Amino acid sequence: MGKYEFSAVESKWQKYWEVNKTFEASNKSEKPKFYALVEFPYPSGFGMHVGHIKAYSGLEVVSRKKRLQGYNVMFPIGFDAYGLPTENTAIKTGVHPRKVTDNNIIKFTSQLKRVGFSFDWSRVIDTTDEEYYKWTQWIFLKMFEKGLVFRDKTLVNYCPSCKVVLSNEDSQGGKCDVCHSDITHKTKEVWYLRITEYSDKLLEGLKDVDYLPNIKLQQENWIGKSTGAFVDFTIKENGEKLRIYTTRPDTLYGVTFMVIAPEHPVIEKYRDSIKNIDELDAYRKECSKKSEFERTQLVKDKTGVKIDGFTGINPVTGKEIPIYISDYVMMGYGTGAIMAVPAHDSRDYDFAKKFGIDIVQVIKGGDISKEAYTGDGEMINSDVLNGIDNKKDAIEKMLEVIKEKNCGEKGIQYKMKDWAFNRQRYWGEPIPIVHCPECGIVPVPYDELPLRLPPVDNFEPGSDGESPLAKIDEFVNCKCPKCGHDAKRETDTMPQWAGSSWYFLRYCDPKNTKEFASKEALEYWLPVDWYNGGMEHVTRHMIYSRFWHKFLYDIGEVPVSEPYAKRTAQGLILGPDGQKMSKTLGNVVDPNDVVDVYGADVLRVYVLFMGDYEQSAPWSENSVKGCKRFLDRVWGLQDMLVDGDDYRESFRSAFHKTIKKVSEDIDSLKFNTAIASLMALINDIYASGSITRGELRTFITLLNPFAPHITEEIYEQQNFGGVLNEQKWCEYSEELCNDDKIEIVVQVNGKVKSKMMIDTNQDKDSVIADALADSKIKELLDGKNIIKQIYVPNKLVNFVAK
RNA sequence: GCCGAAGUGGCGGAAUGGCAGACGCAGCAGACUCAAAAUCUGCCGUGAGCAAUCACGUACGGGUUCAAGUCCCGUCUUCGGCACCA
Repeated sequence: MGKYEFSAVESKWQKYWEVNKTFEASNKSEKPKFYALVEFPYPSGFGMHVGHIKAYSGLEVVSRKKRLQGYNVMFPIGFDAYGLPTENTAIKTGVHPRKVTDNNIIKFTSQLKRVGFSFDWSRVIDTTDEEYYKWTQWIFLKMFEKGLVFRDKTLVNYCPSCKVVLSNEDSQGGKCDVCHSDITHKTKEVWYLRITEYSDKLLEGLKDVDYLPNIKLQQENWIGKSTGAFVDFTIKENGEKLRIYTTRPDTLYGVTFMVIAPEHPVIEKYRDSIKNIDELDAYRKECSKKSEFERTQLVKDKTGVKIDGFTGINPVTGKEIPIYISDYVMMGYGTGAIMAVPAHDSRDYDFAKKFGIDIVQVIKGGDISKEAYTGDGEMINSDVLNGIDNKKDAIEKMLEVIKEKNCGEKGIQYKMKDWAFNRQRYWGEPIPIVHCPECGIVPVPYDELPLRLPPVDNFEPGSDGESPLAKIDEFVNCKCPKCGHDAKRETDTMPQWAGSSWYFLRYCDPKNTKEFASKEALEYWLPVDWYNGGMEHVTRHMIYSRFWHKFLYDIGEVPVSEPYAKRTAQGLILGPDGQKMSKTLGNVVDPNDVVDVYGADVLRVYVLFMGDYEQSAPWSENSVKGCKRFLDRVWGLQDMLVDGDDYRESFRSAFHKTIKKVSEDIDSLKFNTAIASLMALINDIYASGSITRGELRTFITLLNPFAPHITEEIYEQQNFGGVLNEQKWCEYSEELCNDDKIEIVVQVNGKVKSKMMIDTNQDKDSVIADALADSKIKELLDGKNIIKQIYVPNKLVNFVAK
């Protein structure tokens, strides 16, 4: 065998797979189905980096193995192409976003094909294709029909740099998800999707799916369910009921003041009777100017103003207490009003200390002269609750009291907020809504979909946060679909997450022009058997798409309630410097460069071998060379071939063990140890100097999912018959994984002192006898008492001696 | 602050409570070569020793066990998520 010419071989097989439609999945098959899904890329102008390759390589290997195991595998790919970066490129270069997107998709496609991924290219989708976004709009209208779409004028997250309103999911940590600028707040009327209606379903659904534990936990925390009580306090001066939410109704006797959010409507309602209204207004104005960042920086330093003219009455104790406004209470959670229990809540404690308010302890424990006590303990100073010694019982008792007094009830709250569903930008799906002066908000009729994005030359957003579409009269001016009156179109577009919220459904039937996918296709493929992607999408795309899917399930459009049966996440590839790869740091590795120099198989093996698939690890060019060496040695196996379709005696257990190891490791994402076991095996083969044809065939079959090109080529060169990707995965027998003889260790007092060969499954007594006969052990035990003998079959013998 | 994950050679990382460091990289020595690259062989946690070997060693301090990287308690550090969520 000559040198392995990876470049020619790789393009040869890639062409073969393309011509023969090798990886196109059929919607009808005798075989069991397997739907493997990876997050489709956003086609940016920078092309892919090796992180994308790692993200796809995991399920790529799983898919190839599943096919060999006789499954009808669908492993699709597509492009999530609407979004700001493309639009910004268009603004900068003057090239239309359609053109930019098309170019980027061509670039991404060629990169993906060069790596030899077994994607089903007949199912490619592009979210900006009108045959696709037609259905994105269709689902939106279905939601509108069911009352899940609404407009509201409230305080929204706003990115001053991107000039768009952002959802809560898009502004995590107070930073814009796209450009990382600080978020500000402003009052604006925008579209919302009522995702909170699905809070409980999204939480409950997690019980039935196989997601990594940390993924479930992050979603649970994001949804943020808490149970507690709503309690109506009264404002003495005007009799107004002021409703609060608390998770600690057991501490109701410790309430010494109340706090309401600066935006609470009760202030406007009674502003004439508030004596220090000027002071309140000044404080409220100051709060609205603070950025998210400033607010979080000032956590310890509480600010606020006492409302002069309001006195709160505790409905349970009848006690009169002051009411403050402070920005540590937010309008967006609970009722925007709280009962403050400084003895047992650290925020209330800080506030009380600063404003000199009484602190009344109602739970025994801690030292409330120093800090709030948030632990459990016996109730004190609490009338009927006194003596109860745990939180759970105390809460129960208080809920009864509240019920008796008819001043509130048990309540549930979620941290998740409704989804601000809008972008004041051009490159997105137009929202199919018409504003009619007669009829109000009117949906575009289904048969008029898609509502096309008009071709324009100027995509600059307006400085006042207006969408570029607002400037296009032909688009804006229309007739009301209901009454025919002159009307205006909605000019906001959908956020970037819209198209990706249902793309996995379209893959099932991507060319359908009548439905987003046929019932038969959905019935056949759903749910996605295994979905892999990034951790950064767990509280964004994953939440959104589960919501859309559950909605479609509720209206009978999809057959299963959860879209993804299993979800895993890969770790990042860091730059060679150990930093996160980024253009500004200049440490981005382009997969094309690696393929040029080492070949696609090397790249594929390396990204999976570099470490634990779920952990981040830095790129190392030297380690890439190690993988290259490995594959060259695989090629070299052909020079040491001997006849024989079976495993040789001396290698039988090694092969069975390796088949078992590789099979199990692929299924549990442990690609690094799967490859390591193949490396260990090849080392042994080289040491022996020869390999049988049968052994070679097994070896290249096991390696095929990782390195499909070189293994196909060897398979062909050796005339094994047919092509490797149509063969069967290797079988192993548990029994044959064991050698006849096995080495065990002999310990004295827990320390290894000797090793010996025994027959596999040799009986206990004879093993111990052999161990005692060992000259070294004999010497060590001489003159000592054996107190205990421990025997672990096929592992060790341990003598405890004095 | 709360929640979660993790701390193992020079590096990436292996180890159902049972030989710590598999596999790979880097390094050192040798072979081949006029030479280099490539390739091949050997060594490669620390300390002592010519050696066989011995002692120590999985962030730190305790504990359980015949046996602990692995289990329990406490401490520290790093990373990730949430963050005034009442």
